[in-house]
Amino acid sequence: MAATMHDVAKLAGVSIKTVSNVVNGYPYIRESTRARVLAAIEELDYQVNVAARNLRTGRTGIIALAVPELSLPYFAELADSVIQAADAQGLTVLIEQTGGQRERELEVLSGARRHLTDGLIFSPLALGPGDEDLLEVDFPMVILGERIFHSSVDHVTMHNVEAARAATRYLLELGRRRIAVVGVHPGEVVGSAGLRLKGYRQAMADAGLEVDESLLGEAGLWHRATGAQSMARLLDAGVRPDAVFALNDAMALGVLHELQVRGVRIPEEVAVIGFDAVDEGSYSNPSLTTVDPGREQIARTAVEMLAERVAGKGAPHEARRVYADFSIVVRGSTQADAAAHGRPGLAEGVRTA
Amino acid sequence: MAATMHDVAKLAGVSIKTVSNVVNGYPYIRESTRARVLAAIEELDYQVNVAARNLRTGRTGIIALAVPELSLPYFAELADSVIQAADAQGLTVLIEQTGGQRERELEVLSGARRHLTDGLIFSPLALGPGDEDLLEVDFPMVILGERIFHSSVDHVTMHNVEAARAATRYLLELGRRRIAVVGVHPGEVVGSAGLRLKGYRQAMADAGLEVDESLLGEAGLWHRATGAQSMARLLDAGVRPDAVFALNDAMALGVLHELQVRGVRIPEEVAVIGFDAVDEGSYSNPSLTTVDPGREQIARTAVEMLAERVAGKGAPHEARRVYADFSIVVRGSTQADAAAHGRPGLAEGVRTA
DNA sequence: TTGTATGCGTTATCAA
DNA sequence: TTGATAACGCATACAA
Repeated sequence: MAATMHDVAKLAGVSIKTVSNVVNGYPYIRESTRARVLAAIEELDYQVNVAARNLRTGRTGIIALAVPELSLPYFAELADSVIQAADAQGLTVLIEQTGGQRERELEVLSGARRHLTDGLIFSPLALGPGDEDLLEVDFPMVILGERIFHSSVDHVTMHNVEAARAATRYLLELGRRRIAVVGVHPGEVVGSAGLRLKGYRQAMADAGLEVDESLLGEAGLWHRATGAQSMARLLDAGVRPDAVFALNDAMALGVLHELQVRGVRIPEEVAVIGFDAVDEGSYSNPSLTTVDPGREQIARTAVEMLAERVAGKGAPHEARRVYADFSIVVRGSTQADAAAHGRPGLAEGVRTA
Repeated sequence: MAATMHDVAKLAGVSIKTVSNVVNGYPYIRESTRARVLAAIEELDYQVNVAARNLRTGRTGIIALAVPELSLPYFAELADSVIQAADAQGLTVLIEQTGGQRERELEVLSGARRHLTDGLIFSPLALGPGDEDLLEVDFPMVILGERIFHSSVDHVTMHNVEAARAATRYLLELGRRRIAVVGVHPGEVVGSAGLRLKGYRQAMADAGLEVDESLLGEAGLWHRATGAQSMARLLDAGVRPDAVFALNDAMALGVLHELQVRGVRIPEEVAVIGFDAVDEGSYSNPSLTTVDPGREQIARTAVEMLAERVAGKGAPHEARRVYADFSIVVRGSTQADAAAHGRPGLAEGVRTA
């Protein structure tokens, strides 16, 4: 059916190797030869057979991106950024949804699909401390986040502790004192939940304030629904915060919703801040103050690091750890006037780390 | 480095063919032989080389999904559903972002990446009438939406006209008369914009009402920002609607935002309905009444149809056209009491088509 | 029920 | 600057 290099070679009256050279931009080819080959390619509508090339070179040009789920806006936007960054490097992205399930995360590391790809950008949720050995993989990998560290694997992460501390400090500066936290994972130390809570505690300590543990609301999965539920439980338990730090934007939006259903005025009675800076937050009502963790930068850095690893296959460099910059985006959920001036994006205040 | 079938065969003391048979589940193998082979596979930690298999079989087990962009929640959720449906069929999904650009959409149809995949689920935005010939492709494809029709290609679409008509009728039944539309593409006939506007016009005609053209707000890309802008333009032009039909949820959320920035009460002064039923809409404030176009069903159907085509390669069946069911999800942006009872999802009304 | 031999379409090695 | 030829790892006639 489709034309092969052979066909092109025959038509152009050259050897198959010459066709290959032309296709791959090998420089030492007589202009007339190249022209003849290109004409033949054009005429036969020839396209390289990627499968054959893959077999021969051992590379596929595909990288995998493993995230919990695309229906969470943060990961959808992350995937968007990763795909664009990969495009810039001539790479294609295969997205794996793990659902945050341990089994599926393990499959990503060792499953058959692994062989379809040259490398992996992995955002784990279930794997954690104790699983370091599983990261001893023999293919290029970059890990997103701080759940697991292993000396031989590259990491790209955000300043979770610092950013959460800044977010909390910001609320304190607004005069808020009873700051609830939504999305806590009790006992966790290494994940986003643990680190962000740590930042919160630090900021409270910095201000000389005691942490009221009844203000900490649990939520396993960080969805809109769980944020709303966690907020509801706190309120039902009689807790009366004057601010809420939701550990991600999805939950923050759920919190906004729950508070408003109950007639609580935001930000007058309760100020709300989220984490992630998803686009959705600039259009909520009120618009959502949040921490911008540098998603773009994270995606770009991860892809570039991975591409380097893929290219330099053999060479075992030292593993690197990169932290993206963060900033606080002030909007209506913490300062009424920040949203009053018109369209979002215009009146927003940005406080850089 | 990695073990091959050869290695396994040698270790198990059988031929390479036998190993292949075991791996591919060929039934006529003596139990003892199979056991020996499996043991060898285990010992060598053998995994098939997908590239080689692809080359040999001409199949990759990958299907492509081409959408405008993942950061639009509808497409992120669609991708989520498609990936899950594909998993169920043992297929992997490669996502292409076209950005709605004609050039990139063409690339999806003919680019080199095409050869990485067995088929394509394509949601075009730029391609349209006049491009039918481009759909004369020689690989399995399923098209989402109604922008282009071609007799030889499968389509999975939603009841755009009918659903839009039902949405408008619903607003009319609420007693609204000056219903603005946001997201209009002037002159368009075949795309979602054209079809949904058509449904609107039909409903107005059904009710014996004249359409006030000044109520139609344009918006090229259907983002939150463009929805807000379109609404702002209408209001700035002095238009005073008592309801807004935003042609998708993203714009509806922008509309909600813009109205609230201007102090308009929803739904008392202006009722708002969207289209898509993205998760985000159940947590906005007020929660968003919308049309559920049957995303799950669309994804599942598309994957199944594509899988059939891929399997039945040669056999040229008749092209099919499938319409998903729709329903109207009533929430707070049109009926104040729909959102008042507590958590979203509980008090929602659902009107089925 | 199992083995042998051939080729899928490329790229890489080497020689010319 | 170009050509002949050998892999890459697997699946599949065909034979046994």
